Amino acid sequence: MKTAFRNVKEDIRNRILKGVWAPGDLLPNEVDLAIEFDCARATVNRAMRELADEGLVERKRKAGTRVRQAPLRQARFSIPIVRQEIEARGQIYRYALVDRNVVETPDWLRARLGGTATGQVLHLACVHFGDANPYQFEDRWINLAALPQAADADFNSLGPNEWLVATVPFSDAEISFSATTADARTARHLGCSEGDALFLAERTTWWEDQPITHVRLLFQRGYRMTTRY
Amino acid sequence: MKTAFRNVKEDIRNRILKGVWAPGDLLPNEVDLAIEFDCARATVNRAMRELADEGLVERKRKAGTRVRQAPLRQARFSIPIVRQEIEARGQIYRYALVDRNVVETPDWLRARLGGTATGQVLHLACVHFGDANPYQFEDRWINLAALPQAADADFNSLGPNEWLVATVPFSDAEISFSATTADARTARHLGCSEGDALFLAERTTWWEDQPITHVRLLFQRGYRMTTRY
DNA sequence: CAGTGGTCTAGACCACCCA
DNA sequence: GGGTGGTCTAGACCACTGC
Repeated sequence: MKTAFRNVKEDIRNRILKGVWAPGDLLPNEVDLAIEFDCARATVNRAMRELADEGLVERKRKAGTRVRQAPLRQARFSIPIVRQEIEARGQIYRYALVDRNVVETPDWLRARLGGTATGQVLHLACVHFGDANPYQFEDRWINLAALPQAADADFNSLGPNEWLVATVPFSDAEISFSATTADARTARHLGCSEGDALFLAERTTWWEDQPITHVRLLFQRGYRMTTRY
Repeated sequence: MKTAFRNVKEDIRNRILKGVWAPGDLLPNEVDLAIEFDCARATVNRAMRELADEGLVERKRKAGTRVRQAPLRQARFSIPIVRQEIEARGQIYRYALVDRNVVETPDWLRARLGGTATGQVLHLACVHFGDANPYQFEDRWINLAALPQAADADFNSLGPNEWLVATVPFSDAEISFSATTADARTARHLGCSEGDALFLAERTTWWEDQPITHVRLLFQRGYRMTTRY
């Protein structure tokens, strides 16, 4: 019972959840709701806009506001930042660089980066530990055409992710999650068996249409990404 | 270049991305920004509030608005709804129930449901096809104490998810993603090999603290969940 | 065309919380 | 205490789009 728009929002949400307004039903328009709740239309608008953002209702000009058929179509996930994840578990974070070389952009990576990628990329492989246990294996490629200074950076003490965050902004990113099988190299670094099912996160970032970096993050067996909504 | 608050928002976002305002910097207050952009304070407020929602800035009363150290901490994912996913791929959706029985709630499930679960659950196993290819294997448990009518429902033609959506609302849900290995039964239903790495989504839903259902969704090999932000 | 949501304004009061 | 963001209002004009 604090702010007006929250009250309106909760009230309407409850009516939908309790079935007063069923999926597909048309809700009263903003003016009528404002009268009912004895508030300004802007207040109703704010409440309804947030409900629409959350996916509970669907709004169209002239057509009005309707309860969605399938409520809640999306959820927010926090993007994993490995150091914070490990420290949040009460473990000591440790990082190790295990490989570093400069190569011509492989074709599959060129396709991922969007075709505009040009020459060489810096390839880094590293392991993130929680206490003494390997937690995540990271395969990263950095576009040297966009970030030539990466060639001179020392990634032995500072992880590539933290270096990148401190060095370059990004305007666009794509992230995807999937399951994959541990190959021999990954199994060795993570201390698991070849063939184990691993959770894989891949992320590509751009700065004004120029590809910056692509990374494959392989999580230790049993990793779960969870959210409540 | 359409609405005022979008212009303000984009302008401020660009200044942050270009480094005019660096992480940790204090931004001008809303009144000053309103003067600069020649608009009402409410317009600036709307723009800033959305930037805060997106995680680009951090706002505190009296302290003002600051650029976040680690920009973009979360992304939104659409919750997979299997029929829509398959039809979006231009394939024909088909569903098959492969198993159905009533059992005492197993301990692991009781733990997942929150301890308040009581007696029996309806266990369903089904496969979702895209054209003729198995796309997803679903293992579902429905709390019969909360939904006794599920025992009489015919899940041969209508999938449990669609039945549930049409029958009962929910107020709370937890979803988690991980990787797992295909067991013999799953491999048989999905037409893959035992031991293949599969993407697993698990979801539990509650209605006013009463557990409704828990489901394990195993996706065909190669499934990827992607988002851009 | 006309109803609905989308946005904007100018002003106001308030809650919070740093100094 | 006082500055900042958080919210609310009453009214207005506009854009979209179903009818």
